[in-house]
Amino acid sequence: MAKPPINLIYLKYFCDAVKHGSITASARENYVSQSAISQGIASLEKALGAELITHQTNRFKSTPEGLVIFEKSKTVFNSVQELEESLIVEEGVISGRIEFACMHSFALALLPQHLKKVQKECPKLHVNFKLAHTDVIKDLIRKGSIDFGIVLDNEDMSSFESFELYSGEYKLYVSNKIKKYESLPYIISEERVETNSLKRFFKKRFGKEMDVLMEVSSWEVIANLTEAGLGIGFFPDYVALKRMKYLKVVPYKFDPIPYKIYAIYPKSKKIPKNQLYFLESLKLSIYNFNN
DNA sequence: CTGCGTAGTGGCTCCTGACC
DNA sequence: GGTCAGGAGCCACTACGCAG
Repeated sequence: MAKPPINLIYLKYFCDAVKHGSITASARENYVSQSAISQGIASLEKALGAELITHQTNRFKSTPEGLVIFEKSKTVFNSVQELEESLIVEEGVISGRIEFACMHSFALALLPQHLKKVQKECPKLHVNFKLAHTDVIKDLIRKGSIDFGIVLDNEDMSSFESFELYSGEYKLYVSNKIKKYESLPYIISEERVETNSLKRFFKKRFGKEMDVLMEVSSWEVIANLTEAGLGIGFFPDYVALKRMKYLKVVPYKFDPIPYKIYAIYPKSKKIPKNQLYFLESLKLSIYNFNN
């Protein structure tokens, strides 16, 4: 009976299992079930005609042959990476295709000027992006539908590798045209950690509950309503960056409510040069925009 | 050549059992 | 309780044969 061909995905399953000393850990890293890893390794053993692990219950151990394959496969994966990058960086020109997803507010506030810059600097780089909430973005990364996601640090990101793009604070803003804002109602997002902090501060400082005009689930919309003079808006400062001609910060002193924006991508993945260029350049764009 | 039905195959999850 | 092996079943994809 003919041997099945060597499947690179299975080779990765096996190498991750050796790296972590566990099939379960490899399953976690590759977002598949433990059984899929077990079957993958079995298929790889069939293809190679050798036992790669000892198959002892509850004890992952690679055989000497398995260790040889593990060491040799490092060269294979390096070659694959080089292969990918040869299409991405051709004679110093950044090219290729990038697929990512980000928050709606981020796309509106910070992407346009950055994409304009990237288009000018790297005309051969094709960028596609989707708009989604954090949980959907995490799902898209797991499924491999996107290369990376851009999210706020208000959820657990420990299962992803992250690249910090920006750190800022939630602040209170009001329209520039309004002189006396003290009696204005507040426009905030729905119940979250940061809105609760703000409510606690307000009660401590003014001895009463906040007068909330409305709770809106989009920071961009809150910023627009604030700009229109409907009330005092509470949102992250990156949303205000391009609006500072029309908005001013309300100078109430309260404990800073910080946040960070991260690009997140799969733990197992080394980020390719074109994506790294895109993210470093994006970080610089935000920094320049802010200063 | 094209469209459709069928069978085979690969890869996955779910589940169970065995073991430490 | 955590881990690994393996069977059952499901789904997607592909190859193949056949009719129009």
